[in-house]
Amino acid sequence: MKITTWNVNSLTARLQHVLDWTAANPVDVLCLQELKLTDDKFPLEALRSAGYEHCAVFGQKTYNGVALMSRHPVRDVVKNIDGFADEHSRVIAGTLDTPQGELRVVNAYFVNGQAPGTPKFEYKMSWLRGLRDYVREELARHPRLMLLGDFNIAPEDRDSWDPDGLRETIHHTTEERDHFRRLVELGLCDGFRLFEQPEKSFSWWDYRMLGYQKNRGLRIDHILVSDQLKPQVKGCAIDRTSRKWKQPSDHAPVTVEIG
DNA sequence: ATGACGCATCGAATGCGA
Repeated sequence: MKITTWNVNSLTARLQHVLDWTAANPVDVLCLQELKLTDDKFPLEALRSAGYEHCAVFGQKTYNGVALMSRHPVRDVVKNIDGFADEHSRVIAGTLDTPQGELRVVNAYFVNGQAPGTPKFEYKMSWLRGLRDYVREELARHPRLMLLGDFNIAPEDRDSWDPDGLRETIHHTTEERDHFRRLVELGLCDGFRLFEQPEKSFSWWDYRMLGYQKNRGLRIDHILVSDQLKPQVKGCAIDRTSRKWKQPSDHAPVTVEIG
């Protein structure tokens, strides 16, 4: 089965792209971030017609918002981080029953953080601490787990188009990378790095200054799989095709295949 | 160059993203 994460930067603006992309790539589960809409505006019928009959949505007005869209039933849905009070809609988790057993999917839109030293960066740090505690508990309950979404962290130098010029700037700071590493140390691994990948593989490119055309991007959208799930991971790839379409999201979808 | 580009908000200029 295939599971995809995609920051769509407004589902309203990107609905046709989502429909076109899933028509060409009929993945089992699509995890979306940055819906930028309230639950009542979620285009349930259009996505049902596309085959995603089971949608769990956690939206809000204007900003943030996450959803699980699935061809198979999703149960035990949890919204946001238990024990971490948050005004933003950033996390949605659910359980899928697969032929191999149950699979817990935690879909997250990590805090951007603006710049080190700002209140938003402090919020990012405390949110990341809350997430770590939450994922630790989720892993204890659900050994077959994947944590995926827009992490807003480029974990290594090779995940940035300009690691030296951007050193210690947002997405590249030691603190953010430490948080990424500590998530991995809970018993997860970066699904993308389980396989050979092209050099300069990125998942986000700035709209400005011909960022995509120059491949000035970052790899900030990730799929972490639990150690128990790892032997079943058959592939993981970034698909840049939709980034070339008219009025694209600035993020590309990332897909993992579980066998 | 506190910029560029794109999206959302009610109606224009601003916040926010990364």
